[in-house]
Amino acid sequence: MRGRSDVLEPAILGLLHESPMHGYELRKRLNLVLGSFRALSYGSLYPCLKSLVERRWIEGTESVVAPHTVASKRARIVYQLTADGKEHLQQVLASSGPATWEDENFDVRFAFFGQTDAETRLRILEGRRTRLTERLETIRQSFARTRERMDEYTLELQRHGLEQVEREVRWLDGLIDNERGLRRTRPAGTGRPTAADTPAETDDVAPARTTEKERG
Amino acid sequence: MRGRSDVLEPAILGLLHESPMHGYELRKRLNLVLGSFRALSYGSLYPCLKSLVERRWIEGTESVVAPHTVASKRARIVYQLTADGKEHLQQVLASSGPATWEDENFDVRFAFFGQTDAETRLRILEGRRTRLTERLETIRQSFARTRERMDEYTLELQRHGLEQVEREVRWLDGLIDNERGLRRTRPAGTGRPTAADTPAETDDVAPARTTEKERG
DNA sequence: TCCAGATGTATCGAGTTGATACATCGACAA
DNA sequence: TTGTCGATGTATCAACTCGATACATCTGGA
Repeated sequence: MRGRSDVLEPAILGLLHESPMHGYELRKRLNLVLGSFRALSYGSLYPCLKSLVERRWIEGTESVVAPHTVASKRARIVYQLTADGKEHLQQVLASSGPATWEDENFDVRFAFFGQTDAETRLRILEGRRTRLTERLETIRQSFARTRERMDEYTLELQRHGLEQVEREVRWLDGLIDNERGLRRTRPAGTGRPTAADTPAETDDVAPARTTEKERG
Repeated sequence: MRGRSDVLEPAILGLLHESPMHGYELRKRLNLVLGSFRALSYGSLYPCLKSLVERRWIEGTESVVAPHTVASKRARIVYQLTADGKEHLQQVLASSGPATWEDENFDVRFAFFGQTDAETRLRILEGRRTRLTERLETIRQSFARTRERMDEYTLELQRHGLEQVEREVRWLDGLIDNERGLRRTRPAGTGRPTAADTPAETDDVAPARTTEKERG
């Protein structure tokens, strides 16, 4: 149960917390929410549902949808959180460790910020920022080291990649600013967390560190 | 040999065309060139090398590196393109079909634009642009359709995703402009393909179409 | 001299993908 | 009525990929 399931699991629990659903719809909603970032196939969805049922975090109810003819019964399994599942979800939503600011997990966690408390939101955003800043440093170094030996297109590709990460950091800056503002001056849930126009020098933000794993 | 190997294969051939290399270095170079976009593990590299050898596109030479002690011999297998391999590579580099402008393949193709002729470069860039434009349309639609039912964070995530794709399109616009300019007015290989400051309305650019596969 | 860390080849289990099978439902036309 | 088409729905499989790791040698520095 390694790998992507660390993403899938919270996503499923999070969606089911909003309302019970069956597999097909779960898939649609997930691809809607995370669509631009990642896809979800049945091959991972159904095994994951199965395993969640086994661990008693969700339970499936065979529900028969009323068709227009009387005799036919169309099986669809509607899943919902159990008490244990709700508790587990709360635990997951409260976590803000290094794992939460990795590429694979961050998006999902962010998508469910609505169910996450302000403290945790801020910690995750700041952790993510640190993570990206580290990557930036790595990229910049290998960029400087090899700029001579590269042809123009490889160079352009790297420049473009660098820019994307830089932009991502600025996006986070805006969100962090907004979270801080929310907490200090406004009643919760007001302003939209749009990236601010002033990038705001927040280089002091540097919680826990993860070490960059071989990327050059 | 489906999936990522469609990426790996051309990448390996492209690198080996520049100079013979052994596995470890191939991996380093690949992660250097494509580092910000994707990673490469041994678990995929070595099987791919093996399969390339079997198809006679590359051949590995057991080379013993002179160590400072006399007795020890350190095995390292240096791979290089065969004549068949070179031919195949040329064929791959000349292709510009729908597959080349998908997410998984585009970066690699772009990284080897230096070995690709101007016509093909332009076709790939334009195809990629069309591809992204289609995706933009899909995202915008599901965005408009569901904007009411979403909480602010999910919305922000989608807005951010949309923006990234939009930016990608503008990047391509700059590159396309540059390619056209190169071909028309400048001797080949001069100007840097930096994204132009004027996005340049090139909406007429619309070669062949691929249909979007379920994303809502 | 010895050790930690880089270099180097190689494999494995666990998990994921994309395709596909199978079946029902709703709508629309002949 | 019947036929067919595309969406809805659950489920599985072979092929493939990842991350970790094993094993060994080389290099630089304390």
